Amino acid sequence: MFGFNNISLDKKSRFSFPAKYRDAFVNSNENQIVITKDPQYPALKVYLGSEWDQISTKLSSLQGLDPIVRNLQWTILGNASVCDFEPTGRMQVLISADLKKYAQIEEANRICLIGMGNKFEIWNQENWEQRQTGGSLATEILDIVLPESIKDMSF
Amino acid sequence: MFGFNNISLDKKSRFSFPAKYRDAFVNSNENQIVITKDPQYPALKVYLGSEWDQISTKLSSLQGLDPIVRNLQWTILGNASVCDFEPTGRMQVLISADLKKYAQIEEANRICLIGMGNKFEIWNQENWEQRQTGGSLATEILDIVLPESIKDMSF
DNA sequence: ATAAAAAAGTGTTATAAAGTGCGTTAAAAG
DNA sequence: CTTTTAACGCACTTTATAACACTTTTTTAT
Repeated sequence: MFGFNNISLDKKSRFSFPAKYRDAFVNSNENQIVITKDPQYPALKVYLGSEWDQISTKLSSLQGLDPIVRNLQWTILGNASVCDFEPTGRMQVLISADLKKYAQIEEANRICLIGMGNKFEIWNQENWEQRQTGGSLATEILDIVLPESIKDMSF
Repeated sequence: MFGFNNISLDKKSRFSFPAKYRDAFVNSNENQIVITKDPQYPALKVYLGSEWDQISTKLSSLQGLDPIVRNLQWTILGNASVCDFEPTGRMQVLISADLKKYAQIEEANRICLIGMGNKFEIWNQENWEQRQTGGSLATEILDIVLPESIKDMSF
């Protein structure tokens, strides 16, 4: 599940996944999607249910006394929105007001949905373009130093 | 699969692979082709499905908190367009509007398709000629310093 | 606390645009 | 001259999106 998509949100902040991903969803038998905050950028991450189960299990089992771990737990686990998802239907997903705000897509009705293989990212269009053309964003955090316990995690 | 080809796009931005490559495609039993951005030049890369599976699996497993890795993931994975491909048929492939824009072939209906063995490149004709005669292009990026984790990767 | 009103969320339909398939013509190769 | 290939045009199918109606939840006022 790869590639760039420029997608519109309806008045109620729903979007539907492009039909080209249907087969992949149906084949992997996914019936949940999880949207949460990206820990570095003003963007959202979209995980398949099965992927989310792994990531969330791993993350929540870590020692939360480490401030970096605690921050990641807050950001990723504490903002996750689980959506029921019908791969055979319209594949529609609602983005909550909080998440919209975080990704700076409050007023816009267009988003960029970027397929990264086993997950997607959602970006405000201007931010995405700026980021892709070499600019950096006010809210990005690049110096996250991971503790040994999760250096091999990819999320 | 080598060599230079000057090819036309139809009104819907499709091109077909030259017939001389048919046997190679049929023999390797490929039924998917992936087009994505070249991370250095305003050009596109075309991978066979099997080749893409390897590259994408490796790339998406890397730790995305590293900004250089993340950028490569965005560029290569985030812009990949997977096309079903019939080696016994017309071998037609669609180029999305975004990719056309990136390779600066928005208006042109002619492209250069260059066979590089296990992959192809797609160039705007003027850019290709300029690049081949020693000129450099405004948008090229030559100073990518790869992290250890992917120094051995070729894409 | 209850009813009314507003907001939020869900589902359906219609339509324009994008994508696909295939036959025909023109050009190139053998 | 015959065969193969590339380019073009057209019809059909699929997809995205906006508009609308309906249900559920939350808020507000009495």
